[in-house]
Amino acid sequence: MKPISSHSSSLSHFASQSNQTHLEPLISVIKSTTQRTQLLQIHAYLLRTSLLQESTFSVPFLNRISLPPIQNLNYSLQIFSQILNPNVMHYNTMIRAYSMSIHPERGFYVYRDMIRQGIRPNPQSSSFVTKSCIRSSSLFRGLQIHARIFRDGHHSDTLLLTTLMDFYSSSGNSNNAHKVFDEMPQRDTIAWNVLISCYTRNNRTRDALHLFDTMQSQEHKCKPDDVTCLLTLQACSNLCMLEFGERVHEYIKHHGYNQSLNLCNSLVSMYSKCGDLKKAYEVFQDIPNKDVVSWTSMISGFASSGYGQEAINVFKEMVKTGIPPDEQTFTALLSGCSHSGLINEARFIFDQMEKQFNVTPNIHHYGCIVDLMGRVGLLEDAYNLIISMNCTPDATIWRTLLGSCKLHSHFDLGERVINHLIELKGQEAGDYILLLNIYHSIGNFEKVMEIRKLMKEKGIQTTPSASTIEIKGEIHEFRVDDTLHLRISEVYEKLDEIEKQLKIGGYVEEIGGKGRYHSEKLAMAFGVLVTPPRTKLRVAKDLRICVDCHNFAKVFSGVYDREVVIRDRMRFHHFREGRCSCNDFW
DNA sequence: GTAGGGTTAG
Repeated sequence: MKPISSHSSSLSHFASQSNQTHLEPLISVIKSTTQRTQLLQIHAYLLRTSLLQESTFSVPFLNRISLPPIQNLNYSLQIFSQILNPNVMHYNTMIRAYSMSIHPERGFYVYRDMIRQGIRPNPQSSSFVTKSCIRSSSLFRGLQIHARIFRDGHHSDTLLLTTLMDFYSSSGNSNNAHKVFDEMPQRDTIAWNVLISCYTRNNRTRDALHLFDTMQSQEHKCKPDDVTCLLTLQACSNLCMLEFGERVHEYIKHHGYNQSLNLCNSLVSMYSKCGDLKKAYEVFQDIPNKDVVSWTSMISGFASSGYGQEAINVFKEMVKTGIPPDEQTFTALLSGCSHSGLINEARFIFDQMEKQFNVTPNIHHYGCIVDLMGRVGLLEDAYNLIISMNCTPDATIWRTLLGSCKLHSHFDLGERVINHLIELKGQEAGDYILLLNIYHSIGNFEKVMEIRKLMKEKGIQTTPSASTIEIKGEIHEFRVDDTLHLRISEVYEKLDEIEKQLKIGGYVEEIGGKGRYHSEKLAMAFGVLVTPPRTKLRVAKDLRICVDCHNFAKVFSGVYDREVVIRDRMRFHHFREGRCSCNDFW
């Protein structure tokens, strides 16, 4: 027998009281305690006095043991089975507990059982069971629940409908999420937030951004909160919309949300991802209580722009401050090394991360090292490293190596790598294009034709790459040899003029591949057309920038005396005075 | 008289 703790005296105090009103302190003890021994004592007491059959006690008790920090589902089930006539609240507690556990689908079973027992679910039951469907990604069950919600007449419960929206959002059905939203009798900020989050998750970023203004309009009069700002900043980052991001920053300052650490961190990330590192660093420095996310965001910001040494310096400062780096910190740091070609630094960090910081290398860390080895031509070593990893290689890491094969025109290894990709069923159009380019560069046109044929057979479509530029808060999109933009003829005229100027300035056009007018050149020409001289141009491109456009941008930044930031699929290129931050080390 | 609920940064 365990010695009786000091709490038991207070328990015997309860026991001596027969009047219910004196039992109220017991409920507050149940709600607040996290001590196992104390809970066991209360359990024994509730059993002895039959108070366990009173839901006033058993519901908070069940909640206490089934939610964090205790979260003992077996214990919950034991208590649940000791309750002779469980009511809807008991069931709800169990559904919620399961929906948060590692067996979320069991929440649905409890819900079904409850209906079989003849107990009518209330909106909360439906809300919890919907969560369990989200967590277990059970599309069909979720649809069943939706149907039942109508049958039960719960179709005007804002909270329940918000959860339902989240269900459609996480199962990739943004149209249905919107439908539920439209049919809600009233919508609060959280409902708007869920819709915004739904759009950002399902690649409808522009729709998401639009909602930030729509919700504030005369018609809806709904005020964005800190979460809205967070989600909106994410959307700005994705679309590279700096001006919009700045507007959200103003809103944040105006509403006093700049005390929120996660908002500050998001701001650092947004400014980094929009290519404004100066602003990112400013916000970063002003954060009083920087956490691991703040530091990592800043490191990642420098890293993705090719300022590897700055990333390392920030990391050193972080260590000095005593904030322990985690997996993602090292991903950012090592990717910084790989973008800047700091192979020795990367090796040292890779070696130290486990020894000094107790972080085991994961596939992303290996990926950076593979990338670095590949760049300097250690292709076989990189291949062997992938094979020897303690985790299974994914499509991304093979694609990294494929990129290096292209760089060094190594078709033999390239073929081996693409076979690994095919094995993983992860091959994309871009992978074949890479392989195709490898053969093209060594002049093996037979193979080029063969791959083209193969792609046709497999029905692999190539989508033309697009570049976007933000002008006065609006996004302008261009594709290769664009014909769709409203002012396209002016843009072509301007581009021809720019090319003439640049050729005088030393730019030599490299003709290769198809498409005379790459989308990034068009976006830049448009930028020149509509902005005053010396305005910084910021272009976002969905694929990687090619050598020719890179040269073009470099010479352009010198001849036209404009800073240019181009974000491609992998990283940022900051062009200034005829040079690029990547120092031609892609 | 009444136990509980939806969105969230690197």
